[in-house]
Amino acid sequence: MSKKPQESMPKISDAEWQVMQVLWEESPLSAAQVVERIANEQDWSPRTVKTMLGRLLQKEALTFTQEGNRYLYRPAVSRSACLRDASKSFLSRVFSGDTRLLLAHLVDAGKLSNDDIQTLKQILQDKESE
Amino acid sequence: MSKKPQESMPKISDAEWQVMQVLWEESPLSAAQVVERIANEQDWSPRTVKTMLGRLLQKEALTFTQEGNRYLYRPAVSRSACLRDASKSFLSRVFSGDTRLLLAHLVDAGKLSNDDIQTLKQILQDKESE
DNA sequence: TGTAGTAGATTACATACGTAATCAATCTGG
DNA sequence: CCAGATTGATTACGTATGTAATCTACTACA
Repeated sequence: MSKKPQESMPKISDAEWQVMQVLWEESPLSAAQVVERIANEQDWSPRTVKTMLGRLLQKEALTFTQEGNRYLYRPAVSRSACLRDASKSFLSRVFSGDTRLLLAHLVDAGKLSNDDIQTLKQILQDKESE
Repeated sequence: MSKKPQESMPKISDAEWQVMQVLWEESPLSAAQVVERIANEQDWSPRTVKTMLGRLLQKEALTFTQEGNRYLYRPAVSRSACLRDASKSFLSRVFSGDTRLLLAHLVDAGKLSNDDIQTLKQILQDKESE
């Protein structure tokens, strides 16, 4: 039940996140399928998506299994680990690692709807009675 | 009392954030003073800090007033605007813009101490009775 | 069976970034 | 008054990134 070391998270760039999101959502997928899914969100050339896939393989953020002449891609790093990692570096970069500062900012900047606030209170309630 | 358009936030890189943080903390400062403050946190060559200052001027994230042969630097963009901007792009990049997802993650990933949770509940309480 | 389309691999290329070093002008201590 | 220190400006340079195009091998239809 211990957290896997996960060696060292590969650094995933902005554009690459898009691709990872797709594959965390559903995998394995062929390149063509990823291109298709991406098309809903971004206006990238299929070439560009291929490049991303290639780079993510290099970074070992993805793995593949060959199926005929094409690859089926799937995440090699968990979404939650990446979220953790990204949140941590964002927090330390922008909010000097102060989580409360971030939360205060979110609330303050009106990022939270009333619904969000209710949800959050619920989350906290649950958390409190861990 | 309307929020200034702030044209378009300059994109501030990781390393540049360090410099901005210093100047938001205290300004105006000479390059030497910034170097000094930075030294507490990072182990950068003074040259590197100068480069950052130069780039931030170009990006118009900083302004300066000349004082003798040196510049006194000061932020040209507000910290809160940059926080807003950075939070927004982080949220959309990593959490698909879903604030609640981020919050759930923060709480869940144990980023919040009990104190944090108390503080947060307080913040929410206050917010609720706006 | 040959030719066009497709897949992955390799190459391209401008800009950003991290990390400085060098240069020209200026200030300052002796 | 001059030499060294200091300042901002310019240049450097390898890697990352966004955004593709080209090359090569293979597959699938006519």
